[in-house]
Amino acid sequence: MGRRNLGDEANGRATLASSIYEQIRDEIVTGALAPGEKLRIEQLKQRYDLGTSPIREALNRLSMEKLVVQFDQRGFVVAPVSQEDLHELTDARCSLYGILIPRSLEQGDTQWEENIVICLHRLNRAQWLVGDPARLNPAARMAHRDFHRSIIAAAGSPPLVDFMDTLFDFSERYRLLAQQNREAPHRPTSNEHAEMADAAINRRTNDVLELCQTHVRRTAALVDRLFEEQGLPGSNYR
Amino acid sequence: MGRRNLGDEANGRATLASSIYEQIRDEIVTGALAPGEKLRIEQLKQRYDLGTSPIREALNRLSMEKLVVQFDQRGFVVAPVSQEDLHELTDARCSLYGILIPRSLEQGDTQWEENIVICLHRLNRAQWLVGDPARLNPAARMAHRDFHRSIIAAAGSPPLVDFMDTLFDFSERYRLLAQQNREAPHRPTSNEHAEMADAAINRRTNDVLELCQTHVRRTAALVDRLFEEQGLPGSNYR
DNA sequence: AATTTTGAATTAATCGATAATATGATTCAA
DNA sequence: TTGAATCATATTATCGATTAATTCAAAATT
Repeated sequence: MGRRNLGDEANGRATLASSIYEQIRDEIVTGALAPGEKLRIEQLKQRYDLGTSPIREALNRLSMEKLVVQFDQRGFVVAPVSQEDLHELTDARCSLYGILIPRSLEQGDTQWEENIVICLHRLNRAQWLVGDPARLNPAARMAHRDFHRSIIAAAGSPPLVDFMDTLFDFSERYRLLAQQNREAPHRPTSNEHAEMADAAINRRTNDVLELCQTHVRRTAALVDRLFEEQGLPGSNYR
Repeated sequence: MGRRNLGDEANGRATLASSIYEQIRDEIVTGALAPGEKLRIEQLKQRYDLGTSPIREALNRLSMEKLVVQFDQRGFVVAPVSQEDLHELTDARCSLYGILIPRSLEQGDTQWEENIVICLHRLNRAQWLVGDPARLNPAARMAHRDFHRSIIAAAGSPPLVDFMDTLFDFSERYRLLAQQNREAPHRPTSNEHAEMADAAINRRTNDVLELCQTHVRRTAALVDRLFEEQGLPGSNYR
């Protein structure tokens, strides 16, 4: 609580605004910041030992991403969650898979195949390194996302592929929120990923589509059930 | 040029950041701010008679929207354009129509139908009020967007419908950029819109899909040709 | 000539303070 | 009691100044 700048992580030299953006984003996605929670500027300033500007810039970015809701003159709030929203999200992802998977398998070349293999390997390693793949370890979460992206990467439609990435993070948020209060976190069977990779590389379009959509829908159903049992997180904010 | 605050436009009471966000966004979409143009904070401060905060917040928002590109420590630039980008954009829109139109026509109820009729009417009126529908008059541009959204509004997938809206604005930007140096701007034949509305309300799914995709592709091709002839705007920025 | 170094000028990022607005409790009137 | 009005407090939004980083050109070096 007295250091300064640091910056330059993956990037050459990040601004404080970019660093804090990443951090807050991560805390929202992992549920460290609860849905509906008020984000008071003064509080955040103290918590992260920063001035107003970088924090407000970060929150402005997050509000465009819909991870934060901004009310003019009344500040910022962590985006709420709802079962309806989860459903719409799931639905959108499945629809987009319907477009992107056939295209990607059709256009994918050798490099695309090899990238899938690498991403699968990294995902498995990451899972091996720490107990739970996606919950605690940020690197593992990234590996998970990279793997899913690698499948559709050859679809050649950056707008849609990027959008899928966004939706992935949103789903991830729901997953992590749901299992937050749980002992045994839901662990994606590595088997399932291996099957996806295999089916993709061997151009079994229908199988890949089926696997991905099922994967997405099953996880969503699980989350939905947990919410049903435990109630929605963040219902305790005004 | 010494007024202050004003704020509250459409909204109850907007912040300066929100107002300037809207304004800069509009200037980028209409081409008043050219692709690749450097957005110097100091310059913008003077131009709009504002302090740093609202302007930086606006630019941070725009960078998440990809209308502006941010380089950490090196400021902001109006997002560049390219024929490749236009093509990807067009492609993505057509794909999404493939999902959204069938769904919307299937689920659309009476209210949905009536909304289409109203949007069509407003679009026609807006065109009648000023010479060119979409180029100069912001209200007409909005009417145009509203009409296109009204067709797919009943698809029931807010993430995808919102995303379509974003893509619409991007296409609009290309269209406006291309005709910027032109005497006779491309005017969407109001006929075409009437046909769309009719086909949608009468649930002729294939016709609507065909009309929308053709509409999008034809405009894109036109823009593409103009770029080919005139060169890409914004090639004169470093 | 090409590259590196240096340093002034420019520009970006950030801070701390102020102004504007909202919130919530309290009083007052009905 | 209810509801409006008032005021004190908390919070947000904005500004102006400071600090940090980049750029660019001139000088020095190879």
